[in-house]
Order: sequence, then structure tokens, then C-alpha cells
Amino acid sequence: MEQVTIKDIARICGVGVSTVSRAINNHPDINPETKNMINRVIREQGYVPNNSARNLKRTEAKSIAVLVKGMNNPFFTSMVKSIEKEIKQKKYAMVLHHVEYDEDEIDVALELIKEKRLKGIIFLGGYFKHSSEKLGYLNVPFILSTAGGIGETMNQAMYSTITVDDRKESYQIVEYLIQSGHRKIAMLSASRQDESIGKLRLEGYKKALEEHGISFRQELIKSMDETVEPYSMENGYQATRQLLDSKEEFTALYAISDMMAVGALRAIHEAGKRVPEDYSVVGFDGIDIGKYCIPTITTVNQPIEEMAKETIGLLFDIIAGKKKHQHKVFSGEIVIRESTKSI
Amino acid sequence: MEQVTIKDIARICGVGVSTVSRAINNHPDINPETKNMINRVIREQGYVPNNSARNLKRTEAKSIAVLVKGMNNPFFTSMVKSIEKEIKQKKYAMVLHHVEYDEDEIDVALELIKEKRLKGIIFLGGYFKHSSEKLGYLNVPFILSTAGGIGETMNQAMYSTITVDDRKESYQIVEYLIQSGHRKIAMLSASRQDESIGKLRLEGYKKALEEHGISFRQELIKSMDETVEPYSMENGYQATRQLLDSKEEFTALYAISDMMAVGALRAIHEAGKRVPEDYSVVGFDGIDIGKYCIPTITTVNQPIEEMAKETIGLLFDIIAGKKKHQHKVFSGEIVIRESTKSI
DNA sequence: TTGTACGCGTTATCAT
DNA sequence: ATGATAACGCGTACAA
Repeated sequence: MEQVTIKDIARICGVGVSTVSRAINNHPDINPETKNMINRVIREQGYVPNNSARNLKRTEAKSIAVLVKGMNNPFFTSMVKSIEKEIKQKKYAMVLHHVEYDEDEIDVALELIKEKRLKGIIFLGGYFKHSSEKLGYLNVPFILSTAGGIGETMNQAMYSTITVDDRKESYQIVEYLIQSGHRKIAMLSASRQDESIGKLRLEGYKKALEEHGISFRQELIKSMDETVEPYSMENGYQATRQLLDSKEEFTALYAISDMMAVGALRAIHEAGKRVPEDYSVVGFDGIDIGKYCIPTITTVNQPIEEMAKETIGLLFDIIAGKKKHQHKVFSGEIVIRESTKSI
Repeated sequence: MEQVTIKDIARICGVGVSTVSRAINNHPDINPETKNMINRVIREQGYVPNNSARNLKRTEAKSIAVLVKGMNNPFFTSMVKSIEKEIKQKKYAMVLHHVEYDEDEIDVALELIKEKRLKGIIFLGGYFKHSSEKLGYLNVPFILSTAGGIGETMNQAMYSTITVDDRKESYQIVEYLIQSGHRKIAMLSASRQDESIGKLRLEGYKKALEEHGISFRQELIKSMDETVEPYSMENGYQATRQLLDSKEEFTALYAISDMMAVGALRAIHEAGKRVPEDYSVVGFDGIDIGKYCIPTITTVNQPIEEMAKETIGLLFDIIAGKKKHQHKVFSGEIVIRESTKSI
């Protein structure tokens, strides 16, 4: 279990530690021969530099952390991939970290800042109802991307945001349903206490109903089961079953995530009904699975690629001091597929 | 950008650094009053201990790394969750790390060992064709869980493995198809050069055919497109389309992952055919999505929960010196759902 | 080109 | 109960 250190290597090679250090870090001022010799010994000994010590010493590390809330959602997976591509292109290192739904992302970020020498942070998802005070501890630029519940209690100049307008997009997908002739539109919503995207999407739903003279009925709203993973297929399945069992009449179902919509499809199928003949179903996010389901799912597509590009681009600009924090809103796009029909 | 350190806290509080350290780490020998005072200042200053320095100094860290190859596969997601639960129960910290398909997991592991003070490593997925020499550098116990390509070049006493017998399980699911009357069974396989689970599952397929007097036909094997994400829905979709376009006759389709099976379902649907009426489809893994698809997918269920428990249990026993490395094989279970029928 | 010595922020040890 | 100080492993200024 004994760790071999840089000193051991130096001793074995009969050189000083700085020479070994130079060999490791490809410094110019070193004799190629000694360098080769040192590298050979390093391999022989299986020596790996201790990163803790390195980070402790190093001035800068050119790394960016990406904190993802909830590792399950495939939506974030593709977002992360896009971001990673961009980060690598800029020759930065990406530190990916998952945050549980019940963890505090700021605390995690603070840990990370002290551990790695971060140049910036990207938060993906999450709710973000933190005080300005706490946010102030974050002494590197950070961006909230596709995060909900932003801007009420927080000082807008302290950070950037990249989002879609959840309220508006939600409004539009519901309006699409209304224009397709649906008037009894059920919704698979977030939990009742949700203060995040769930709330915004619910507001959009209500507004669309209102503007088209349809009265809101609480009975048509099914909230997520908090004991089941949020936004999951299982959650969508459960909620839809409840809805079906309740015998409430509806012709369309709006799930606030594509994953939930998949569960809804199943529940409807099991009830002996068909999509879209008996019920139209729409989701939200635009993840891959919606393209493979049978039927494929009509949804609000979030421009993942663009948002990722903008996120990382903005972050680099802020790091370089070229820009100030800003709040960008992207437009979603309704993608009509097989799960909806006009009535 | 100025980092506030333990010294600053000590100075502000008018105490020594060791006292601050004691306050942070809940040492017994400290006056509750000073402790409270220090904690207040820490909060006020937004001080967070530097983990690099901590790890550098700390004797032991009670942490276990989990390295996952390929972040996309939901199969690993649930595996990780189970493992995390167990690790937390033992009061250890889990370090989760994703490894890209083209990264070398051993190198990543070596980095991690030096950085955190790991007590053990769990590798999830991946191919593992490393030399004993390189493995020897890993000076903490490690377990290969659900990893393929094990045991040929590697010294079995150096590590443990937790797997299902991919060859056997593959054999059984194909045999199930054969017993259901299918004789023309197509397969969505790994890439041709695959030396891992893909190869084993292909061998199982061949053996089942052989033992039931069915001749193997290369035309019925579609390999994954290497430019598309391995084991993905897209990959399954593409391969199935090719298969369908090739006009080869078959009555059953065996996809080596559930995700690929989902893609296959879609491709078949688009071709105007039906599952299971026209084609029976089976997958492999037993992930959630298979329960929600329409139709639900017959598959080989891997006992994720048990394997996770065994993995982490064994690792702790090895760390404690209670057990030696061993190689456990779990049995899968064929779960018959809607996507298959007898002919 | 190479070696020596110091300091990074923290914890452990030993005094007090 | 508290404080001073020596490590931890590494990078780097500076001396040689």
C-alpha cells in the first residue's frame, strides 16, 4: 500500500526532485536523456503524481465544473455531452458531478472550488432558491442552465442564466392542443410545492386555458408522487393511472416531461385506450426516446445543442472578462409527432 | 478571487489554526463556546476547507470510487444507485466517475487513487483487456462488475469480478426463442471487433443455434454502427432498418441491449410490421424502459440489486482482509413480456 | 542543465 | 482546552 512519491523517483534516478518534476511536466530545460531515464523509472515504479498535492500548488488549472441535478434525466445527458465537446475544444478540463435531488448544489460547488481550481461552474437543472449571501461565496463565474425558479430572491448580476421560457413554451404546447380542438386537457404536473419549472409550466397551462375561455379544473391536474423519482416514466405511469381511475373526462394529456409521457402512453395502453385516437399526449423536453416510442411523442423541443454552445461560450467570455453576466432565453419548438390528433 | 484559508479564520477568531481544525472536524477536545464562535466566523467568511490539502494530509479517507464506462446506459444508472446506497450505509464516501468509451479506465483509476485516498474501486462496464503489469499498479482492491472480456490475459487473483454469464444467458434467451418455434433468428450484435460482452453474447447465440440444429447465417447478424453511440436506441434502429431492407427473412430479433430493442421496435413499426405478430423481439439487461414500451419487451433481467449488494459487500470484506478476491457469476432471468410469441 | 529549499492549506503530534 | 510546528507531495524560484 506504500505510495511511491516524486522523492522516491528522484532517489532511484539519482537526481533532484525538480528534475523529475520537469520530466513529468514537459518543461523545456531538461536533458532529453535524463528525461527518458526518469520516465522509464516512473513507468517501472508505477508512479502517478498525487493530484491533491498538484492542485494545492498549481496556480491555475483550466477546469470547469458541470453540476447536474438528478442523474437520471436523459435530457441532461445530451446537454452534458454537448458542453463537454465545447470545453474540450477550448483545452479545458471538465469536472462532471452529479447532485442528488436532496443535496444542496451550492455546497457541492463550494467543495469543488476549493478542491480543483475551477475557472467556472455550470449548473444543470435544479431549483435554485438560494440567498444572495450564499451565492456570494461562489467566487468564480457561474451559469444556471435550464434551471428553474430563478431570479426572485437572487441578485441577477451575480450569475448568468440560459433557459427556455417555461411558462411561454408550456402555454404554446397547451394552445396547440386547444387549437386542435381539445378542451378537456389533463396535466401531469410537478409536486404541489414545486417552485421551479414545474410551477412555471403549470402557469403556462393555466394561462392558455384562460385565454381560450376554458375553466381550470383541479381534478385534471395530477401531481408527481414524491416517493417516486421525479419526472420519471414510473411517475408518469402512476399519475396517469390515477387520472384514468378517477373517471375524469379528458381528450388530451400534457406531461411536463417526455419521460413521464412515456409512462402515460403505457398506462393508457393498459387501460385499453389508444393514443392518439382516444387521448392525445404531449411531452416536454425533446429527448430521443420520444422519437422511438410507439406512437412517437409530440413535444416541446428545447434547443439543447444551441443552449449548450451558448452556455459554455458565455462562460468563457465572462472568464476572459469580455462580457458581463446575462440572462438568455431560448425558444422551444413544438414538434408534432404521432401522439396527437385534432378532434 | 482571494481564497480564505484556515489561517484567516484563526486570525479573525484570535485562536490557533489547530483549534479551528478541531472545530471543523468535530474533535472532542474543544470548548463548545469557542467552537460555536469559530463556526459562526466560518459561515460569515464563507470559508470552505480545501479538499486537496485535506486529502494530502489525511491518513485515511474512507472513500470508494465507482468508475462507469459509458454514461448513457440506464442499466448502469440503477446499478450505481444501488451501490451508492450500500456505500452510504457503511459510512463511506462514494466517488462517482464517468469514463468515456475511448478512455483508459486504469489510467483514470490511478489518477483517482492518488488524488483521493481510495479504499477500493468498482469498475462498471468496460472491456478490460489490460495487462497484469498495468493492473499491478492499482494498489487498492478493485472489483470488475458487469464488465466484459475478463480473465484471459489477466491474473485472476488480482481482482474480483461480479457478472452474469453472458454466454449462458444469451444462450438461454435464444433457446427460448427457438422453443417458441422460431428458427430464423436475427441478431443485433456489437461491433465486429468486440472482445467483450458483445462477443460472449454472440457465442451464446451461435451455441443455441447449433445445439438445436439450426445453421448459423452471417446475414442475420447486424453489427452496431461504430459512429453511433454503442448500445443505443439509435443504433438498434439503424441496424434493424438495414436488416429489414436486406429482405432477409426472420421471425425473431435478438437485440443485445434493451435500448437497442426499443430502436428495433420503432424500425419494425415504421416498416409496417407488428411486434409480436410479425416479429418477436427480445432485449437484454432488464432496464425500466422495457416495462413501458408498447409492446413491453421480453428480456434477460440481470439481478442488479443483488449484484450491487454483492459487489460492495465483497469489496468491504476484501478491504477488511476478511476475504480473498473471487469471481462470482449471477444468474439472469428471462422475463417474458409482450414482444414475443410462439409460432 | 540540475539541485536545494520553501510554501501551498490542512491535520496530527506534542507541548503547554 | 489550546497553540506551535512538523509533516503530506508537489511545483518553482533561485542558486549552482
